[in-house]
Amino acid sequence: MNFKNALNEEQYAAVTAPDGPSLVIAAAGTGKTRTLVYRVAWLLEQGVDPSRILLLTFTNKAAREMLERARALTGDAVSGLLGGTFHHLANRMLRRFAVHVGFGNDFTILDSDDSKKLLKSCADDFKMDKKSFPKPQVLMSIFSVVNGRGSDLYDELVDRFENTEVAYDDVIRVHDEYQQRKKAQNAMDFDDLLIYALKLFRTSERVRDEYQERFQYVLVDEYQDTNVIQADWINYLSGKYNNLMVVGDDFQSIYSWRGANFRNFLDFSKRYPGTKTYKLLTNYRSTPEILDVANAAIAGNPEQFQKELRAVRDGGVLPVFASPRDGSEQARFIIEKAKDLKRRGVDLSDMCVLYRAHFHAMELQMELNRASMSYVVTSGTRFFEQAHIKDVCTLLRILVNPGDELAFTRLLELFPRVGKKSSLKVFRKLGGRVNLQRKEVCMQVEAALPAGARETWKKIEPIFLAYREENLDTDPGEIVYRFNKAFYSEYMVENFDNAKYRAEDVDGFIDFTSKFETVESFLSEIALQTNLDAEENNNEEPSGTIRLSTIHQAKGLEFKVVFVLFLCESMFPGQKAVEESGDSEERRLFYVAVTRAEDHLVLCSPEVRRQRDGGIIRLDPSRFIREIPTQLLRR
DNA sequence: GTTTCGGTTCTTTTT
DNA sequence: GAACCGAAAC
Repeated sequence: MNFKNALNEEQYAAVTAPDGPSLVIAAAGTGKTRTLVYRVAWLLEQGVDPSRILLLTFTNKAAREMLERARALTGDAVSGLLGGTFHHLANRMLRRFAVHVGFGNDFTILDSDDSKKLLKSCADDFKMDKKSFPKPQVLMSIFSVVNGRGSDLYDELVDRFENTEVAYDDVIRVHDEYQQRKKAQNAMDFDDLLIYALKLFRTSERVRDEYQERFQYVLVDEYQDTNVIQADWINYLSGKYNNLMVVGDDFQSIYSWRGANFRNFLDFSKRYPGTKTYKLLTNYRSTPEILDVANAAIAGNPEQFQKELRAVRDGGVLPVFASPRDGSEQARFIIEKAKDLKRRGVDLSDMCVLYRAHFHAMELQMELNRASMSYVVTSGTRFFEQAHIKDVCTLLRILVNPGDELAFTRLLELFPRVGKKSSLKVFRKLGGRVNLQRKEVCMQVEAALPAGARETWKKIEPIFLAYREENLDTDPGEIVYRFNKAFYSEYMVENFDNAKYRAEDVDGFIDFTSKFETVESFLSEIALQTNLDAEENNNEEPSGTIRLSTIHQAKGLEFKVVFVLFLCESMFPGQKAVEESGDSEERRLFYVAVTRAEDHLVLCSPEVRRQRDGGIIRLDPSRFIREIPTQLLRR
C-alpha cells in the first residue's frame, strides 16, 4: 500500500509514528478518522497481529465506521482487531471476571431509565421529603460527574446545593442505598461498567497481565472526552508495551458535563514522557469563509492548544446570519432556503439543521410537516429505551438474572391492579431472587399476586417453563415473540393510543433479535447500543430527506449545508450550562456546529420566542454571533 | 393502603 | 411525550 500517496504530510507522520506514546491533535475536518484507519493498516503492514490492536471510541457509530473503513482498506487482514466503545470493552471483560469485583458474571446492565427508577425507589424507601429532595435525574447527573472526576460526593453536593434546603446527608444515604441495591440485584449502571473494569485492573494481577500482554497497540479516538476513570484505565491497558496513540481535539471537547476532562488531553505529554506530538491542521472539509468564522469563534477560549484551521478549498460564499421574528418564521426561512439550494442542485440529504436541545426544533418539525417535506430526526428518544421495547425484554432479563428487581417489578406492573408497591412486595416476599425456570417458583409468584392479576400470569407462565425445556437461551427472539403473542400485543391495544405503530416496532425488534446467538449477548448489546434506528437510517441515506440533529449527535459528521437554530442568549449558550460551568464549553459546541459545514452555513437568531402559554420572550442574539467580526457574515 | 386517572409542567447534551 | 402531583376509586 502506498501510504505517501494516500495521505498528506501531517497525516503521514502520524500514521507512521514510531512505537511509544503519541498525541495526535486533529482539528475538525482534517482527516482524523482517515489517519486512525491508515494507522491500523500501517501497523498490520508492519506485521502486527490484528488481535493485539485495541481501538477505543466513544460511540458505537464511530467504532463501526472505523472498522468498516479499515476492512475496506485492508480486507480480512483486520479480522480479530478489537474495536468498540469503552463500555463495550468493559462489558466484555466483566462478563468474564465480574466475580473478582463482587458481582455475578450474569449481571444486568441498567440503562439510564432503569437507573433513575432504582434511584427513585431508594429515595422513596427513605421517605425523603418530596419538596426539597432532588429529582432522580439531577442526582444521577451529579453522581455521574463525581464518578467521572473521581471527586468527593459531599464536596460536589455543597458546590451544587449551597444555599438550598437540600440535606446533603440524605442524598448520601440514598446514594449508599443505591449502590447496595445494585449489588443486591447484580446490576451495574453505565458508570459502574467503567468503574469496575478499572477496579478489576487495579486488584487482579492476573487479569491485568493478560490484557496488558494482549494489547501491544492501543489507539484511542476523541481522547479529549475521556474522564479520569477512562484515562486511568487506558493507562493500564497500554501499560506493558506503552504503544499508546491518542487522537483528539481540545476545541471539540463537549462532554465535561459527564465528567470528561480535556486536561487529560492537554497534559498527555506530561503523563507520558517521550510523547511525540503530531498536528493535523489542514482542513479538507470547509470553504475558507466557513473556517474564518470557526477560527474567530473559538479564538477567545481559555486553556487550549492554540491552532488555526488551514483551508485548502477554493473560496465559496459568505456564511449567512439571519434574525427572523420568531421560531415559526425561522422555520419557514430555513425551508425556503433549503428549497432554494435544492433548485441549485444540492440534495436535501446533504443538508442538516443543528440545534442545542431537541425541543428547539419543535416549530421546525411542525412547519416541515405542513410543507410536506420529509425529514429525519436523529433520535431524541432512544429506540431501546421506549416503554414497549423495554417491556418485551423483561422476561429475558429475569431469566438471565433472577435477581433483576427492576425487570421483575416492571413485568408485574403490566398486570391489572398491580403497581409499584405490590410488585416490590412480591419480589421481596420471594427473597429477592426469582428463578422462573422452576415450576415451584412460578407457583409462588402466582400465589402472591392479587386475584385479578393471576389470569394474566397464567398466560405467560408457560414461556418461562419452556425456556429451559426447549433450550431457548440461544434464541432471544422466540421468547419475545411468545410473550408478545400471549399477552403483550393485547396489552398495547388496551394501553397505548398508538398501539399499531408500537406493534410494528415490536415486530421489527423481534426480527432484529435473530442476529444474536445468546440471550446474554443480546441483552448487553441492546443496553449499550442505545439507538439502533439511527444506525439504520444512516445506512439508507434517504435522498430528498433533510436531517435534524443536536450538535452533540452530529459530532464527526459533515454536510454541504448546515443551519444552526436559536443562536440566542439563554438558549445557545444555554442558561443552565453557563450558570454551572461558564460559557467556554458552549463555545466549543458552537465551534463543532460551524465546522460541520462544507459549503453553506446559515446561522439563525430569532428575535422572540413564543411559549406554550402564549407568552412572548424577547431574545438577544447569542454572544457567539457578536464575537464574530461582522465582515465575515452576510446579513 | 394502593392504584388509577386526569391534569399540569417542562423539556441539554450521551454510553 | 413522560414525569409528576393530587384526588378519586378500588
